[in-house]
Amino acid sequence: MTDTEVDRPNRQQERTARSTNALLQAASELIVEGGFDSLTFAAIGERAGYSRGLVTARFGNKDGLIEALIERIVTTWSHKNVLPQTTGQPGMQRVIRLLGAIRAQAERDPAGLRVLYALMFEAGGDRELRERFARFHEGMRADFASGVTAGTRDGTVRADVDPRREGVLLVAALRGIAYQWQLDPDGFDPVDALQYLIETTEERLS
Amino acid sequence: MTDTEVDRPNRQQERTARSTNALLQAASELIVEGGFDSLTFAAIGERAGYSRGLVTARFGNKDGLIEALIERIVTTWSHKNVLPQTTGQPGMQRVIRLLGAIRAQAERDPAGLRVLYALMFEAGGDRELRERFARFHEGMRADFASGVTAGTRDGTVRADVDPRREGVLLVAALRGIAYQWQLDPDGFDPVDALQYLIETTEERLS
DNA sequence: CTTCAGTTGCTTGTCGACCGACAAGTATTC
DNA sequence: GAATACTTGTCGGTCGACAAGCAACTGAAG
Repeated sequence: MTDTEVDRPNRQQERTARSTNALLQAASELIVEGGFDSLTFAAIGERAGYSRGLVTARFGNKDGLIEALIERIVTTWSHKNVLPQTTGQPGMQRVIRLLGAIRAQAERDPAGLRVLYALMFEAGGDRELRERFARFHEGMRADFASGVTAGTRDGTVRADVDPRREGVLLVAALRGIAYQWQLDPDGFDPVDALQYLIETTEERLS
Repeated sequence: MTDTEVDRPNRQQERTARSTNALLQAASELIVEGGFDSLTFAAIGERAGYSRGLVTARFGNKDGLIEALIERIVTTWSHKNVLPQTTGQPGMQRVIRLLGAIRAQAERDPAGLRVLYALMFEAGGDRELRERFARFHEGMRADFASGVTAGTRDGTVRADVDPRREGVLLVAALRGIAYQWQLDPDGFDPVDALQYLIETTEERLS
C-alpha cells in the first residue's frame, strides 16, 4: 500500500466530490446574494466553473439540489450536535445551551446560517419545502418545551411556565431575529440579539 | 342635486373602483393560497372576472400591483391607528397596547395579515420590496424602543432595560409568530402566541 | 330627449426572455 | 475499451410587457 496507491485509488470520486462541493458552494453564494429566484442552473454552473448541465446531472432536478443544500448545512449544525450532550442536565441548562449553540453558530458560520434562512424565508412556494420546514420547527418547539418541562420538575424553571407556549415563543424569537438579519444583513447584529434573548430568557424562566 | 345626479356623477370612477377592488382581492387570495409564485397576471385577472391584461393597464407593472396591495393593508391597519392614541400614556401601556393592536388585527382580519406576511416571507428577491420592509421594521423597533424609554422614565418599566435591544426582541417575536403561522396556517394559533407574548412581556418589563 | 364624438375601461394578440429538463455527444479516468 | 464525469444542443412551457383594437361611458350640442 504505497502513497500513490492510497492517493489515487479513485480520482473519479475525488473529482465528483470537488465539483459537488463547488456547485453547492456556488448555489449557497447565489442564494445569499440574490435570493431564491437567482438560483438557476446556468448561474450555479457558471459560478462554480462548470457548465449549466452539470447541476442536473449531479442532483437530478432542483428539488435534489435544495435537498443537498439543506443536508450540507444541517449535518454540520451545532444544534443537532449539542442536543445529545444536554440529556441529564437541568432543564434550564438545556434551554439555555440550545440557544447558546445557535448563537455560537451565528458567530462561527454566519454564511451557512444565512443560506438556511434564505431558504426559509423565500421558498414558501414549494409545498414540499414548506412542509419540511414545518416539521423542522415542530421539532424545535418540542425540544424547547421538553427542556422547560424538565426544568419545572427539577426546579430550575419556575413552575407556572407553560412549556408548549414557551417553545412557540422561543422559536418565534429565533426566527424573527433571523428574519431581521436577512432583511438587513450588514446593519443587523444577530449575535447581540441572540445574546439578549438568552439573558432575558434565563431571567424570565427563573 | 337629485339622487341620480349624486349617484352617477361618474360611473366610470365607480367602475374602476370595482375592478380595482376585485383585482386586489383576487391577488390577495392567490398569494395567501399559493404564495408569491402563483401571483401571475393571468391568474389574477381570471379570478377577478376580468382579463389578464387589465392588471397591467391598471397598475402598470408588477411592482405597482404589489405597492397597491401593501397600501391597501397598511392603511387599514390598527397598528398605525393605535399609535397616535398612546401618546401621553405610560410607557408600559404604549408597548402593551401596540402588541394588543396586532393581536386584535390577527383576530379581526387574519386574511389581510396573511397577505402581508406572505409578501414579507416570500418576496425577498425584490430588492425594492426588501428595502421597504427593512424600513418598516426599523420604524417598528423604534416605536417599541420609544415606549420602553418612556416607561423607564415614568417608572412603569424597570430601569435596567435596554430600549433598543428590547425593540429588536419584540419585533423578532412578532415576526417569528407570523412566520410559524404562515408555515402552518391551520395548525398554528397566532392569537394564543401573541397573547402569551403580551403576558410575558408585561411581567418581564415590570 | 337624442345624437355623436371624445374619453376611459377593458380585451386580445403577440413578442421576447428565461428557465428546467432531457438527450446526445465529448473528455477524462479506470 | 469501458465506465464515469461533464458539456452542448434543444425543446416545451411560462410569464411579463406592450400594442392594437373593441366596448362602455360621458358630456355637450342640436
